[in-house]
Amino acid sequence: VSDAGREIVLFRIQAGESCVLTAACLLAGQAYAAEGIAETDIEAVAIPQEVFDDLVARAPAFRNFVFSAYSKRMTDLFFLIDEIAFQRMDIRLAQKLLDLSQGQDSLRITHQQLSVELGTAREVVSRQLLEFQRRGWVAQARGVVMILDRNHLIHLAAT
Amino acid sequence: VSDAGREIVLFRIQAGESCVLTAACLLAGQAYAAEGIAETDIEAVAIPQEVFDDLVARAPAFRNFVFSAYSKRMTDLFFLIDEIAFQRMDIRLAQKLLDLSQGQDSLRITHQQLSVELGTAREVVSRQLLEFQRRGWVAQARGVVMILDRNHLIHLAAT
DNA sequence: CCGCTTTGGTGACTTGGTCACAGAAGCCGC
DNA sequence: GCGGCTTCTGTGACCAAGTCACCAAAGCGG
Repeated sequence: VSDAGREIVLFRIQAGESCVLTAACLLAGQAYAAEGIAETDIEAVAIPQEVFDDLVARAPAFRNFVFSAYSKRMTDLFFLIDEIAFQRMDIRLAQKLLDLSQGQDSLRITHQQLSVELGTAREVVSRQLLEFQRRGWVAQARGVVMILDRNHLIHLAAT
Repeated sequence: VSDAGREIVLFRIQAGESCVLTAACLLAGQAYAAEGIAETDIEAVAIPQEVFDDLVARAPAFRNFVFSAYSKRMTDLFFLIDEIAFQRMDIRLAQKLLDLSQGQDSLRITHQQLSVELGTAREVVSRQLLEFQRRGWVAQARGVVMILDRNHLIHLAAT
């Protein structure tokens, strides 16, 4: 969340993954002003620092898991920076729609939520979706985006 | 470096710091398309993976160093994302000038280099610097920016 | 059915990025 | 010292994105 109230999604954590971040920041004593949101019901495991230290020291598999998690997160952030800094909004929106739809033709999401996904303003998303709609690529209802022409979206996303 | 050739500086490594990145990406087998540039003469130490593993397992101090490095890098990237996504260019430029000048009144840097620091276009930097010049905050010569009114820059940067 | 909240649409305007080009300042070999 | 190159900076036109201030429509709760 920015000072002005705008937001951006930094990354998602899936089942079996680790939010190395908390551990990292605790270890280094750094504060970061991001918030975590559980989008589904979750079951999480918190590891005390001593146990973490012990596991890192003694279990190569755990060590590898931790470093892989860090690395994945880091490269994801690089990718995100590239997108924010250099990619056009229409392309990023098309990618995000395809990504979130998971192959489904209908996607329950508001313009506001999409704007947070992309770190842009709601109006920008509204305008881009209208343009997609004019081209017949998507249809909209309140809180729903329907993908009518996946191929054209894929083509744009690949630009 | 983006597909279109635009660039952005992700972070700097100072003496005594670690570029955990290489290690991380090797460990996780992830490729990332970033380049490292030595801005000064440097002496670097490359650690074979076995030695790294061994040190992480046996030396708590080394382990702490590594995790701190990761954490620092990660929070830095968060900060960078916040800046790119949400901050105005004039403010970021003022901050960068103050940051790079290190208290000196004269700074040897081209507009092109500044644009890479900020991940923007050269023209944008040129225009902003002209505006700063019109306000009497800086003076320019070929490849040089002179800071005339540090206080106003600091005031803008703090906005 | 009536208000209230959420969501989406829109126009005017500012800022930032792109493109195309021109002029000025250094550099290099002669 | 003098041309010819390259690098650096300035500029105008235009497009894309973000901001601001609204309004209208859709749902929701009593």
